[in-house]
Amino acid sequence: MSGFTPLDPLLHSQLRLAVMSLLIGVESAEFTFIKEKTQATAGNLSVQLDKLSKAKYIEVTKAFKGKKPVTTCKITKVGVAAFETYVNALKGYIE
Amino acid sequence: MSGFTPLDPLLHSQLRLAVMSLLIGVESAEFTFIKEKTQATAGNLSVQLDKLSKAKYIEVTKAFKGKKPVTTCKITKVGVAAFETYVNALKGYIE
DNA sequence: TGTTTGTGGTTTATATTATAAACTTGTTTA
DNA sequence: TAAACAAGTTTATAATATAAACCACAAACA
Repeated sequence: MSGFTPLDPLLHSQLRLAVMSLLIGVESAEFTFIKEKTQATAGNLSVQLDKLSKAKYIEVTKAFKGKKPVTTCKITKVGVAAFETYVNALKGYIE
Repeated sequence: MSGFTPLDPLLHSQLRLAVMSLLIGVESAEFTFIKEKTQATAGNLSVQLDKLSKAKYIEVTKAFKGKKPVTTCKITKVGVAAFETYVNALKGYIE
């Protein structure tokens, strides 16, 4: 039906999509875990997490585990909704 | 299973994906038809068709219909295969 | 007690991309 | 014949993705 619904550019990015895909399945995840799973470089991941965070798609909290800094990410309700919308739009492209 | 399979950057683009999605369902399609269906500007479409063409994902032929130039596009076997691979990879992100 | 190695990131620079604006070529219409 | 139109292409710009370079701190040497 409806032609081609625009795809949320924030989600239509390989790394950000992988991050969201990962986060949607867990309570929360640490930076290093996400980095490993997505095979991203730290710099790239840092930038993309920032974008998702600024869009309120995820919540990022910084803390210390012993003496080591730990960055933890959690998908928000807004993020879940955006992801679902994106997936539905995408289905219009790939049947 | 398998982490996140890389997504063919040539297909991971809203407009090129829409074009491929369109072409996969028809024998062939004219430039103006694709333009209308995708709501793209002519310039953007021209550029993206060129990229798909250079990758041999589509075949572009120029002819005349009466006195008007007509550009016709047709997906190739390579294109169909790439599209299918892309869709499968994508499923790893959205399922 | 330096100094070097490792961890956990961030900032910055660069190369690529997507996109629209401006242009071209030819045709039809007023 | 000039103006508007059709069908694209070329070029300029803004946005993006990405990696390289960097920073702060801790632990392990020497």
